[in-house]
Amino acid sequence: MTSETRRDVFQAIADPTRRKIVDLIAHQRQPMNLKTIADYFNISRPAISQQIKILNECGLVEIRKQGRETFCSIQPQELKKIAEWAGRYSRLWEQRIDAFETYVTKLHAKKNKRNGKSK
Amino acid sequence: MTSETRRDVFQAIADPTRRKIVDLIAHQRQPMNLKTIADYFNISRPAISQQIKILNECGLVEIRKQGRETFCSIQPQELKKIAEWAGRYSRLWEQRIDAFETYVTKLHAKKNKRNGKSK
DNA sequence: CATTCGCGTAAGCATACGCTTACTAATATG
DNA sequence: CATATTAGTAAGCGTATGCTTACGCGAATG
Repeated sequence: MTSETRRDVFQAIADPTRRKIVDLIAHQRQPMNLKTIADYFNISRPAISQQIKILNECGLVEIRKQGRETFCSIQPQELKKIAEWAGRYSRLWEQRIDAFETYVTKLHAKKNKRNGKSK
Repeated sequence: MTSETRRDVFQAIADPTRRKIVDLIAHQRQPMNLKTIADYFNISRPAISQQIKILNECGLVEIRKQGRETFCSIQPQELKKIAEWAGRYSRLWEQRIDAFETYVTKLHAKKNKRNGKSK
């Protein structure tokens, strides 16, 4: 937790810049080199380089060195994990949108000695 | 960017604790009060309170005050946004998994004067 | 062979983050 | 009415984060 703070995918996409990088790369038909990517942003090239490194370590971006250039492309598998995590709950809850209303009403009705669940 | 750093949904789910809270709440049939939630974790109740506040501000968790208790339940709409963002690209790229291979090969083949795309 | 280009990384810095420990308020409970 | 329970918030602190500038290195270019 001190030196080896391996970021996970969810942390990776938390940063707006990194998400924009993903957006940008994902829309390309061909891999982009780092310079081209950096030109789309107002921040410095090293900053982009660092962000892409993180995205790569998390498995979101694939990197291929070609001569002096670094080509990046999207690796969609990890994005899938995110989609599955978020999609699971949103689907789960679509079926019981009104569960809250029901429960609160019921709770209010008995209101006296419930909560007998201790720990 | 100084005082009003409104977090977005992606930042909200970046923290493992917040994600566990979502996991926990989402699996309940009934809303949980804050104390009950906090008992599932090793960190202090105020810490949980703060995290839930963030989750609420981002629209991931719904809060209802009932007497002295605070009941929490999942609000799946924002999770849907995440699922859509991540799902879009993973689907998009499933169709061209091998686009990279193709491109790199082709690039290597011509290798001389490409990149004439400037900006 | 000198120069340019694309790149990675280190150092430094301001700020954000997540937690803790108080403290206070408001609601149940005896 | 005294006490316990549930909760929100402020203050403080160590660390993580994201950026900058500076530097060095290998690949293209003339």
